[in-house]
Amino acid sequence: MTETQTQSATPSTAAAAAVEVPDKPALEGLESTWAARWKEADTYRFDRTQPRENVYSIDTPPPTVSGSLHVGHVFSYTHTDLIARYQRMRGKSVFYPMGWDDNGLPTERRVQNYYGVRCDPSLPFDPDFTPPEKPDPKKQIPISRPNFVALCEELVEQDEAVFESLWRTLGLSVDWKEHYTTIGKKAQTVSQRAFLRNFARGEAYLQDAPTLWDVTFQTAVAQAELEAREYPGAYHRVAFHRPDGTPLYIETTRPELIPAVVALIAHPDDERYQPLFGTTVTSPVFGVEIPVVAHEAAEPDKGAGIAMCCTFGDLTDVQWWRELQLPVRTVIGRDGRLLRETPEWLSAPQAEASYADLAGKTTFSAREEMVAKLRESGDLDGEPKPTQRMTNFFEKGDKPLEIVATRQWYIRNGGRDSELRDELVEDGNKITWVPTHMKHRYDNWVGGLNGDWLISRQRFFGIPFPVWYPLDADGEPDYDHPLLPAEAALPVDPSTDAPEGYQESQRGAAGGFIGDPDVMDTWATSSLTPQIACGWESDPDLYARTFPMDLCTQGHDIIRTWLFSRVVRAHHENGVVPWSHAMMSGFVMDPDRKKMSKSKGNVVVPTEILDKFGADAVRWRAAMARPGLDSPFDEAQMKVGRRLAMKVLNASKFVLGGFGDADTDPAVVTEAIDRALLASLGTVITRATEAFDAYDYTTALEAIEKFFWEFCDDYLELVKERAYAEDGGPDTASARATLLTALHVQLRLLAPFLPYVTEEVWSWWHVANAGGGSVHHTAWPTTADLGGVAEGDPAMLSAVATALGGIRGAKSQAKVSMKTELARVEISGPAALVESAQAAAEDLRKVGRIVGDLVFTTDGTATELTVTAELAPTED
RNA sequence: GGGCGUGUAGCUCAGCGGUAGAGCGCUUCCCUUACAAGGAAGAUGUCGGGGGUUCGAUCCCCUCCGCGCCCACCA
Repeated sequence: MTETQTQSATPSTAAAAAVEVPDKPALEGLESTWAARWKEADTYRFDRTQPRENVYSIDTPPPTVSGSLHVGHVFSYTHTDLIARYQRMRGKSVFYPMGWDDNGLPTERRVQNYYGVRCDPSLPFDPDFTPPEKPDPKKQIPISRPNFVALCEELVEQDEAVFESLWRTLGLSVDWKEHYTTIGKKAQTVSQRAFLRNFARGEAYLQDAPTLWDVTFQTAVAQAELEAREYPGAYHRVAFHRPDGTPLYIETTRPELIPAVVALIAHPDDERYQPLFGTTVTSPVFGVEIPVVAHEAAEPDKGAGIAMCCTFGDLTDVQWWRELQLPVRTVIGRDGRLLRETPEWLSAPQAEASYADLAGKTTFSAREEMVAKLRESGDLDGEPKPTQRMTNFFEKGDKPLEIVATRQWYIRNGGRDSELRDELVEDGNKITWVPTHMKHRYDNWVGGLNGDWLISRQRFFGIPFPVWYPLDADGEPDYDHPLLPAEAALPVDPSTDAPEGYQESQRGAAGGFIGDPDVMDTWATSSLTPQIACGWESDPDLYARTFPMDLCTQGHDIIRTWLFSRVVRAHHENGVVPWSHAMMSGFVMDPDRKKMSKSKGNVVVPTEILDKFGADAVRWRAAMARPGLDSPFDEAQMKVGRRLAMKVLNASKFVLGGFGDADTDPAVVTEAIDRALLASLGTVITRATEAFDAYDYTTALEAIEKFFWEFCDDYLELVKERAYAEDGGPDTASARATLLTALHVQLRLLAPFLPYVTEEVWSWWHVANAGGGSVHHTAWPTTADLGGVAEGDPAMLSAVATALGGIRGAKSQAKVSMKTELARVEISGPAALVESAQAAAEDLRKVGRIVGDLVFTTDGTATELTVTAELAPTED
């Protein structure tokens, strides 16, 4: 606990202030009022004078600003904020920055659509360019990369303002001064610096190898960005020809790749094909000589049991190509079309003629053409058999990925190195996962990696690789000896900056240099959010106070990307795990249990529900979703939260409006039932604190809320008359002190969940020192706040509640008003319960309007209280 | 096919060895000066199926079934 963070919060000092309670408290307007005050007062400022042990440091996912936020985001970010607010009240200086992910493909796409432009890196910069007023989406204007990037930066700034406004309305207790963007200078410098260090240590490397390639975006993609989808295809049974002319049938779903066949492959133990190993066959239509070879990855029961290996149809082809040292025969270009020039291995007249009909076609058209040729040559056996198969797609793409050999940058992530993989699994063990089973996802992913992490993208709006390549006398780049900047020179853009020792005029000239044209994938930057946010190498003082961080929060869908990649980078760079805790949020599903997504049109717009129910209500609903569990969206649930928020205002108005300035010295709490109430509250404090410490905000809320409703429905009703008594003696003072103390504690317990209404009420109470005292800077309650009264008997409360319920029940059964007077009430049951109820006899008499006898009888055989009530005779 | 999670009142979910709980919804009643965007009272369940362990199982074990997610699956 640090005194700088939390003001003293004993009930007696609090109650000394003057109180001003509005006549009609309302939820409307609280967000705008308090969000503005919090901004003005810098309420959620990170106090960077605190030492590391007093700091709680949070890594939040930088939202993609070019996308739109949905209710799932609202829930997930609320979960983070609950923890942030709790830790702040526990006395921590909370480091809670917000980042914007404005880097990368989503922004490019949004800029293209928004301004009606496209990036053409071959064009020169046009300083006078202004985007068209009415963009024509069908005719995108080609502009230079610097112009394009400028538009990205412009649009991103607008989007970020909208996002910040939403987060402020939701009440996220972010310190907005600590914000960063993934395309900003800070992120550029960190990304490039980390890359240079990875390269220097051999963790980053350049390799020319088969790569998963999206033909639409014309960029390489990483394993983590794959999504397997059902895709229609057909098995084609196709004849290759043995030297003696007899056919050898294979089955393929991609006949258009027959020109790229480099081998036929069967399992070494497959007796059907054993005689053929070491021989060759010729391909249909093209007549290219193809070796038949054995490999264990061939599956005898798949297709014909013998596969055609092309460069490259799938990842198995890559494996075969690599392990059997087969040649590369590329026919599919980066645009997804068959190469326009006839490949040299198809130079025989027959082959060349056949290929000419395929050249330049998309894979789809080439397939049709190829099938026609196979039919014609008689090499297609039977009809193609339609099938649904799973195919890899880029998660943002809509065409199946191709595999193309290209030069790309990789970072080692254990995909090709079991020692590193084991270390990264071990890193996962050092993190406390909430919920714990989410670690299986991590282990599963790390264990299933099949290659290193491909970080380069052939795109424009991203952080460039800080790399140039020298050109030899023939103007050919020397990729083995890249030119690198000094760290002090970062950030650099190799497309406009020249490497040290060169002049810009030498760009592209023999003996000169070229810049690496690629940019880093957005995950290569967001994998460094802890380093970016904490000021790695730029603000050592901040870094020492905040890194490694305490918590990362995110959706479980990005464990394999964001979470894992940050573990990788921190492992390489810092030798630690980047945070001690990882808390996963579930998804908000639509009522049909489908994940909400824009394409399904079932997205609920956050601003609408915030307007309709209020931020506190939405936050309450979010808090009811436990970590890692999906929950369906249901407006009815928002109403419940709204009712709670309203109740807080009204109950507070009653307590504070009636006797907000009463003495709260614990010594005046003399009545047994009052002591019981505070004792019960003590157990709630303990329960909620334990739950919060375990990141179980839902259980904390449930305990607090349950108590609050009982406080309102039972206790408050019960002691109302005693508290209001004008000639009040010690029993009245006892009730008033209890009400105020309990309210004071409950407002603080509720503050992380309902920051607006609790702050509003706090302002009534502390109106005398308004401007200084936010409930969000008070200390989280402890049982010490109950002034030693906690030795009361919480069980008494439930006995009295049962008695009260019995009295109400009798009136309800009789269908009369609660004001109706009772002539006689008898409460009977086991001695202990009767005794407990009897302790509140006077309160029961008043609240029940018992004008006659109130009798307590012990019934040794009973296990619970029974209440019998007789109505007073009515006058008419 | 592998992994993880999950199946409890009409709905959303707690409970996890001693034969069931909350909120919503529903029914009935009540304008009671904190609250009618309220309050009170009430009804509602072979705790997915089948085995087993136990004096006793919603809770532990086995098995089957349903649902969800992640991964793998292109011949």
